[in-house]
Amino acid sequence: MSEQDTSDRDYESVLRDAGMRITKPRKTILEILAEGEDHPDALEIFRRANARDASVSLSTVYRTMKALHDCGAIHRHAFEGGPARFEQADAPHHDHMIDVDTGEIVEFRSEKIERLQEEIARELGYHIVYHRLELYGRKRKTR
Amino acid sequence: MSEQDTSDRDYESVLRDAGMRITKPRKTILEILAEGEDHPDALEIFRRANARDASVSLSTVYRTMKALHDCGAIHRHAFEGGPARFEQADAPHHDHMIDVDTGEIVEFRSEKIERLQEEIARELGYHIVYHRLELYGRKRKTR
DNA sequence: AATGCAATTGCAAATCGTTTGCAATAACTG
DNA sequence: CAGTTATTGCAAACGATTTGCAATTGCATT
Ligand SMILES: [Mn+2]
Ligand SMILES: [Mn+2]
Ligand SMILES: [Zn+2]
Ligand SMILES: [Zn+2]
Repeated sequence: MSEQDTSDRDYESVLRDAGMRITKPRKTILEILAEGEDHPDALEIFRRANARDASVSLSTVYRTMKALHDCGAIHRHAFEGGPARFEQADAPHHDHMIDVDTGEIVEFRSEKIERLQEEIARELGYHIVYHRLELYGRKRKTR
Repeated sequence: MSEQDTSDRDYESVLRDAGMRITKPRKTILEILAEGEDHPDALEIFRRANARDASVSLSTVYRTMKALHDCGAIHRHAFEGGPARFEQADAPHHDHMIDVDTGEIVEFRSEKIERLQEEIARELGYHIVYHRLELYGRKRKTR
């Protein structure tokens, strides 16, 4: 009966529209994705889901993430090193800066860069389907 | 006795400076990297190396790639989907556009984007250690 | 509410790319 | 050339993810 509900509904209709069933494990996973502010990996999603419904398995997490990705409901990021991380696709597009020391992820968006990318692609005779821009950095000491 | 020789020597001194021995398998692999114009993965490097020296193993390819990467002599790219691909680090920096249909890789470089990245990092209070910019696109039909 | 069937599940085993332990071998040093 | 030590090939281990399968569930129908 709150905003949470709205998000869940959204996700559920995405699944339903794709002809998929709304099962208990999926509901739980969707709940977690809807409220998540971070970029959890499959194992972390599994942990959080499992805390609410002990029957959810890691396989189902993977399968659900794949289904949601195919539906375009989530983004899958393969940052350097670690396992794939996920986030909702409903937020406006942004890219990521990863702190190489702490692993912290900062989101940013540059209209200029987005535009330049399109321009470059056009010059090369392509149109962009999707892209990946990741900045791996370290906190600036010298201010 | 040709330009080839020069490239090989370079690689070898990189290894030597890092206190590594110049072995037959390494020589073969370095030869291949020096003349390669593309972005081969470990298995492809193994195939090419193996054609010249049947004793080279895949493990050694992986180990050599790791050593060269640690020395900063090569770049390792983990493009969407496939295995890691390698290329020499001696060429000037560039980013990649990947044709989602054919897998073809086109190199490009945008001074503007490079500059903007630095700018963004600074605004976020970071300095860039390295970055990854990959455009996944499709050949433009409409010219 | 009971029925039937296809979609979904958990589990274990398989997969892929990559790394590693180990005993045998080859590079370098003197 | 001999001694020390890095490097090798092999096979087995690895981490992340996917898959086969038989049991369970969601859901459209009565
Ligand atoms: Mn994000
Ligand atoms: Mn390149
Ligand atoms: Zn972007
Ligand atoms: Zn760049």
